[in-house]
Amino acid sequence: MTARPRKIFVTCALPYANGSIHIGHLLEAIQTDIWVRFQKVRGHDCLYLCADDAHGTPIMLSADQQGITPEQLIERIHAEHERDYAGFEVGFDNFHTTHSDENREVAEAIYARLDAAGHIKRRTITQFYDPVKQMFLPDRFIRGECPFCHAQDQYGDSCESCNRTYTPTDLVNPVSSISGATPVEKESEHYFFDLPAFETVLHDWVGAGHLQPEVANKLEEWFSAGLKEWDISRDAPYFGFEIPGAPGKYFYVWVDAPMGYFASLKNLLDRQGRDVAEYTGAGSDAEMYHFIGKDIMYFHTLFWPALLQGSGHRLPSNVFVHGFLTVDGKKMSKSRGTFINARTYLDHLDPEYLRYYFAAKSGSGVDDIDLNLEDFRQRVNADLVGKVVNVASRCAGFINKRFGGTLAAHIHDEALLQEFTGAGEAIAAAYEAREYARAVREIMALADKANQYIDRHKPWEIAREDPGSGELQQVCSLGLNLFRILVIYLKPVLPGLAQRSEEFLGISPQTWDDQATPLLDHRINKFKPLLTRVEKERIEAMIEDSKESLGAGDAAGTGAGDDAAEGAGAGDAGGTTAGAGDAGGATAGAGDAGAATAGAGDAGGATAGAGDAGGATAGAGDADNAGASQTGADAINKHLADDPISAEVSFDDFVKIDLRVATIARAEYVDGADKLLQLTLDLDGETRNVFAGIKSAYRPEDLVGRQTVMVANLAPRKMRFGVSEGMVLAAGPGGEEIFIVTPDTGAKPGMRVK
RNA sequence: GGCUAUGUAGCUCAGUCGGUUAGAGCGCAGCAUUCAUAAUGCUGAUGUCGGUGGUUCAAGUCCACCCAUAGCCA
Repeated sequence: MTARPRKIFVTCALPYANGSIHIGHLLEAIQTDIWVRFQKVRGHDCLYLCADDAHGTPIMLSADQQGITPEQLIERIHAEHERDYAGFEVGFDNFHTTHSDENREVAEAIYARLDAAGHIKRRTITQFYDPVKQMFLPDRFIRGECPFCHAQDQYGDSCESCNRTYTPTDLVNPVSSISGATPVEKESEHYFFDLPAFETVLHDWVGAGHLQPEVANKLEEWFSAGLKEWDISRDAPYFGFEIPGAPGKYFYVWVDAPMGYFASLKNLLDRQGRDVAEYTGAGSDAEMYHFIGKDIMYFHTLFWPALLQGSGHRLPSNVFVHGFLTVDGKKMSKSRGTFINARTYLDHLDPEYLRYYFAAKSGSGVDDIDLNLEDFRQRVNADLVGKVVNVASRCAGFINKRFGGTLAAHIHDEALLQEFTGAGEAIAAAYEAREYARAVREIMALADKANQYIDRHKPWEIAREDPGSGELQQVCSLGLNLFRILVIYLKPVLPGLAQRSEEFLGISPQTWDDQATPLLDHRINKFKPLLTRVEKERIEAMIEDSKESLGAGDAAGTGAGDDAAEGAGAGDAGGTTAGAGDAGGATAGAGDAGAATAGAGDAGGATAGAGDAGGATAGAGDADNAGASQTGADAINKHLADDPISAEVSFDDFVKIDLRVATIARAEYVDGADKLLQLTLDLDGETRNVFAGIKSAYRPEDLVGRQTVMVANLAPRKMRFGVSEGMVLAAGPGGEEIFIVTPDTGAKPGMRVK
């Protein structure tokens, strides 16, 4: 059945290195993993590659906000991503990063060939520029009034309210969402990739007929609309690779993101002393597949193949596009607790439940997939525990107790066994075609047959009448053999269950073809529950936890360092930060439709999540445009949006900050300072001189005698007007909106705040 | 706004080229059973196939429009 081993290279979309992995990402990673594991168990040479998408404006700003370098940020996220994928048994052969030497090499090599072939054009364009932050603004970082419907606070590229698209310069009263400044138009030379030159090649590639029909339809629409040149450069400051020979110009994140597939492969093959060209070269005999979400088709079916063609590489064998994930019929939502991070899930539930459920609902189309939590529980319990594992459970006892754990040497019902082994090819065909739901349906139909068989022969009755009966041994032995076949068929989906079952049966790791060889006169081990039921309470607890991770931010404020565990929370709620939303949407996050309008806006910046469920798709990482409509935005308020919650800190870090109640003993203007007031703070005897930037909101005479809270152990800082020995706590965006913190009545100067 | 998809029992889905009475699993009801992680087996009820109109001897299936949902508009 398994003829000549195929040589296959598979990728899933790269998660953006700006936030945590969530169940949307996992839908894609698991669908891909199932396909890869299927190929491997069938004996093919299949490599599964992924990487973090680590470049772009959102990451740069996010790191900036957290007070760390982009390198530090992406390193931290990389470790978290790797751990979370592994937790779901996603078996990457390599998980690399686009911010790597390999990727720089790949990007520069491809660019050099494109440029030499005349596929790169240079042109000066006008763009919005933030005069305060001194940087060009991606569309998603500009907000203003929609030129069509006049909804307030819309993104620079499209309106959440009326859904129309436009350019940032069309906005009424545009504002930079980074600094709040009014952006100015400024010229800059940009580099463009000549996509239209590849129309014929791309059209042929699409016409070859291997793409999904829905995808081909969408591409036809794009072709008829006409391909346009693609702006592939961004001006400094930008976190990415500088374009060779173009100081201050960087590759747009979407240029080097798909190249990360090659870089990850190269990183792996270099270690094995092999040449990446055997997979990527124009004459490669390997198959190459990309699994992606439907939101990033343009990049993978047009830009990427064109870049490959133009630089003398092979084209993808296919691009498998999937839909998005919804939870209980709606986009993932933080307020509903359905924006579930990978880590939060793992804190409560077995990853194989989710793998099975996703498999049971995945087809080869681009339809969205709904995680219906009640259906999830019932389905997993009924199918896996009630049907599959139950087959082993109801046979094992007899074999172990009555026959010393030894299986019969004879097949009790040859025809039934034949039926099971004979189903293998149809199931394999379903896996191969990514029709996992069909594969699962057929496997479960077999499981029903196994249970019916046991029911028909009633081993418990034979045992009562004739405890040592050969028939009893044969019936239960066949039951276990049927179970073994079911588990082999499920192995791509449930590697963990397969491994535990192999241990129970006392057999080596099984391949697909092993299903044809029954276990006869074979010694098995004691049976232990292989999989436990999904408890309703566990699901509820997970949802609760997901809700909490949104609030994690405030918690931090109140000093609750407790649930440090929810790193995840930090990740998305705050962590994701600014750009994320926009950007990336790319990565997706979930947005809560409801909140969309208002929230969306804000979300923009913030948060995270904006995006949609689909995040699944991940990969993107697009700083400016791509993420566009992804925003959904959750019901996150404006302040969180404008000023996302910082990276999580440990309790130990928190207690390092010594906050004290202080009385403002003196307050006065500072000669020559626009924003500062000089305060003398009394900490019960000890006084501190502090310069506070609150002049725009307070008059000195209104402050004297008031209590506030200060950071008492901040390193003294020398300023133009003297040494400042601490900081006063205050909230607000600035200007007249600054509010100093005041303790409740009764607090005494010098008391520690904790 | 334009485009590409999706909409079938309470839930999740399958329905090929238009062709008897529209299917499965779960859930539900009844019965049986007690080997098994309250698991299993048998029987049964449940649908204006999103809506309206059209083509046809015949429409879940084809066409038009509308509604809802998702994505894309680089």
